[in-house]
Amino acid sequence: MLHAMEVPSHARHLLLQLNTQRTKGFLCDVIIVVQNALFRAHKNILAASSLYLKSLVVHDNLINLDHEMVSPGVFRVILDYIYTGRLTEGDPSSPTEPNLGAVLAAASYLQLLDLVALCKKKMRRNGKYPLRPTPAFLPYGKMGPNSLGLGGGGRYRVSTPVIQSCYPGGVVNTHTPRAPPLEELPPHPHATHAGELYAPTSSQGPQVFPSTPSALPAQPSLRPAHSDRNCSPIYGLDLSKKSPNSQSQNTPSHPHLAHALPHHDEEREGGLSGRTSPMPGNNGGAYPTEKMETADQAGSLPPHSYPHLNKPLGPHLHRSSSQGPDHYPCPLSPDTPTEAGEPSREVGNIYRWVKHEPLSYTAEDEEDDEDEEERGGNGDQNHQHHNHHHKAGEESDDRYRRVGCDGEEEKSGSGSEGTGSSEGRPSPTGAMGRFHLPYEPESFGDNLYVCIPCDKGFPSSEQLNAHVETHTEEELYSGGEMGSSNPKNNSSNSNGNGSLNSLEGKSSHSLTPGVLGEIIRPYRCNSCEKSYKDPATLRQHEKTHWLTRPYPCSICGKKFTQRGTMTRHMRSHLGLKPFACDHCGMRFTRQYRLTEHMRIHSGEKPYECQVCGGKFAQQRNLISHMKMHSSGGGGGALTADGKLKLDFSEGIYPLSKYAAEHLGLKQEKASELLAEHAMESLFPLSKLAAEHLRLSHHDKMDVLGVQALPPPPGSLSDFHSRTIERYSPS
DNA sequence: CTGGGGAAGGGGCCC
DNA sequence: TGGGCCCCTTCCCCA
Repeated sequence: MLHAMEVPSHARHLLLQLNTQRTKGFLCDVIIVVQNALFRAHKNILAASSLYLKSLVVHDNLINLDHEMVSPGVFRVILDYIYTGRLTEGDPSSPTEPNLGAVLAAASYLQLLDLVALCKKKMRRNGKYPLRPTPAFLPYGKMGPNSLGLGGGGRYRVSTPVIQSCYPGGVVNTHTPRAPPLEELPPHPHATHAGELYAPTSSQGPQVFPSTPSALPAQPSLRPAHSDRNCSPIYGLDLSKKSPNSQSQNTPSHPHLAHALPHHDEEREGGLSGRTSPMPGNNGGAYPTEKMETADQAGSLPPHSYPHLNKPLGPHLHRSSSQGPDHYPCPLSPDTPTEAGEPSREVGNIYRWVKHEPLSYTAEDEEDDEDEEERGGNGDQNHQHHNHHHKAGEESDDRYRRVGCDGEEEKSGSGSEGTGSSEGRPSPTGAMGRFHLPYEPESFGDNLYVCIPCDKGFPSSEQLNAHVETHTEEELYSGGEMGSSNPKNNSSNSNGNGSLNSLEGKSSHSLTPGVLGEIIRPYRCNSCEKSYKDPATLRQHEKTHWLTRPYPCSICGKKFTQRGTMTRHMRSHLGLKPFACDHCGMRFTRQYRLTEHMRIHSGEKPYECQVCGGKFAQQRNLISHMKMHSSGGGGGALTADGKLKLDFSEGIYPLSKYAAEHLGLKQEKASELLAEHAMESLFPLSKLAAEHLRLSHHDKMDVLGVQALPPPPGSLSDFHSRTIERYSPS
């Protein structure tokens, strides 16, 4: 008969691991939104801690808690408690620390019975437990879980604990100009804490500007004074971009832009908080969470009470001194420059939250890794990046990864697009496959913290860190080429067939004349006929062929082939619109949009319909317009104003985008060809295009001496290039 | 009611 | 990594 044996520290170690994973966002599968803060956590843990939380997490991955009942700071304490079993009571004299009463109220609200008992016990001990609790202390004083309508799936007002569906089907749509109910908008995560992100507090949601010009106030001055603060950079991942053409003028009217400037950080906090915060004793440099700490303050402050929340993170991050780094151990993200002021572990974590570490790992993700390995040769990129990150990395990048107790490796994000699919994900095959390291987690025994370059294991992250310090960059370049050779050489070998390697290894003049074009775009995709000038672009392109996409959105799970696209997508979730129009204050997520928008004010309509002469400020609208002409099928007649009316129905525009791409030309270039030949006849290009298709695009470019000059917008050639594919057979 | 134009949001992709 | 552009799509307004 077996006698049950218990390892006394098992539970503790398990909790420790879980908490560590939480702070790193590792395997986190739920985001809890508390006012302007986002917390990552594990559903299982939350569900095991509270029936209420269990009911919340069971169906949704993005949970919005009532910030009037739970402030971000309080929830941080609570989350710490859940993961550690310890209640860290802040300094009672500190206005920035959550008080026990607030924690008690929140714990009651969240049905954390043990924590309620603990709070009461502590308060009794401190002589603070009220015989007749104030409403703020009353469990479910505002609305308890029993009154929440926990059916899930629905959307609730902010005044109730909100569950926001976050996966397709329940995706919060922040981009529609129709202005969704603002409370549905997820807040901006502005991180100040490991696993915790912060957004500008806004009871109205992050986007208060009407999205359509028609809904805009006539004058910018009519805009809500605080509205501009709602579009602020995300902490941790600089999702913000300054609006170049509005930066100077926007300082007063768009202080968020100023927040994006690092030097504004401290001054603005004091200044703006003094100007806008109704909260007495608002210490300018306080940790955002902590400003909202007390129960009576929580939820009662207008969004602009925390202008400092608008500070960008990344290099500009300010982290709270109240956060113990040892309490939240997390490696620096390599993306977080340590020399940029305050080195912040949180920065790295937070950055990774959006950038590197997907919340959920799927089989598909694993396939990504395998795909990458199959393509081979990407390890070189890792090396390059590792060198790059070495200084910043404290504990884990790909080189210095910790092998989790469960045998999974954990690694913080690093690398680039080239390593994309592996980023932030546990990849059992990753280390072996990419670096050809002969280790299995088990082989290290207790030395679970492994230095990838030298293959040494260490029993603790501290020892690994100390060891890592002994590596020099030179070492990493010269000696750290395990499994992959010269990073430069290998960087191109992304398709695994070696062809690129061979190409790259040669100087261009060693190529045969027959592949002259490949000098220009020597990196061909194996899956299609596209070719690129550099291997990185090829790798980027190759991802478009993958069945799985390596960059999932942490909020909605949507996956992208490029991190930049995902980051951009995140902005839409967070309502971050850094580009502001000077004229009307309209804000955009992209510079290009602003440029486009500015044409409205300038009256510029560079896109002209060559059929009817109609002019458009947006090229896409011209294209739309041309469709109209196409559907009309009017034939090559003249319009009333004498312009040629084209016949789109007879294959006049056979040079599709596909063809142009096969030619290795941008459409503008292709349109140049069109324009050239239009000298002879207006539209003789069907044959020409066919000929082009039979020729190497490089050859063709060479033969034709194509210049890269794009046609002026609205020109005939421009029109050709931008519209022909719509009418082409392809 | 319908179609067209204006404007904007978002994703894909290349540089 | 971000910028820029292309494309699709949607919504609103208006004739």
